[in-house]
Amino acid sequence: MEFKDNIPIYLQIEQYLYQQIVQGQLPAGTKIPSVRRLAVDLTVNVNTVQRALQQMNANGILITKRGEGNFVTEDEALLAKTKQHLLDVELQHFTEQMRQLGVKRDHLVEILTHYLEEYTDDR
Amino acid sequence: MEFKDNIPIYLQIEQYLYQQIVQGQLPAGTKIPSVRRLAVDLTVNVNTVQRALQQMNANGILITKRGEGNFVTEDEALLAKTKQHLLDVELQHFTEQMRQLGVKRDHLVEILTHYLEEYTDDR
DNA sequence: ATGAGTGTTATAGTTAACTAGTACACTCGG
DNA sequence: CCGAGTGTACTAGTTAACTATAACACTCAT
Repeated sequence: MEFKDNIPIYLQIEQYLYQQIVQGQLPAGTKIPSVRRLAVDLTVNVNTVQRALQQMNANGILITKRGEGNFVTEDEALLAKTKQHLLDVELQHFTEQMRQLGVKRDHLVEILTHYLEEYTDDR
Repeated sequence: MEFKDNIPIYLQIEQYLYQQIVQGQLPAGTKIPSVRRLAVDLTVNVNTVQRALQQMNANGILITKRGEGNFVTEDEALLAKTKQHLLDVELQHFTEQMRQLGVKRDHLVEILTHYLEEYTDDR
């Protein structure tokens, strides 16, 4: 995994895990890879992984069982709420950025549609 | 001006200036505030302002006249291209993030529309 | 020429992010 | 019980971002 510069790695790891979870690659109740495993896979230090997990743990999205590992919560309501929150954050960020670039709300959908048409390709 | 944590100040300043320019608050050819003025206004060090300007200068969007100040380029084509680029960056980032959250392209417009309706308020 | 206003550069110090390495504590299957 | 696998914690060191401060160089109006 390559990381963008200018944004802390531990936040990118956190985001990566959130994505894995809301997308279902890491379903509710599953054990996520160990911190050492993640550290190797992400070519990152154990401490950095740990830091990424702390926030998620505090949020209740991850349950830590000492000596066993970290598990995705089985609280489906929390998972749904989390996903919605992640979507809202992106939507809020996007609309705010576009506003600051001088795009009126009325034009937002139009611009997005146009963009999507223009880049019909992969991604 | 308040800065977000977790993202370098000089980048936020750069972004701020880009926005001022593409929105027309800083029209083509105008002199932007001096580095010392900006440093005070943004409650930031001169060096940090300097760093923010360097990239914009390299991009040709700002013209530096030693002893006089920094001026917005008069190259309208470059300005237009820059604005389009900023929009594209946001659009690309948004669609990519939504994709990673499991949102299909077909649903993107729908979700955005729904979001805009839900938050009819200010901002 | 001088002074005010400008960009430029350099030094030194602080802090947050990250790494490397080590050690400790817990759980579970054998 | 023991060893492998796990999370946790601590120390030490590096680097990038940022600050504070100062000095230098240029331009222009007076």
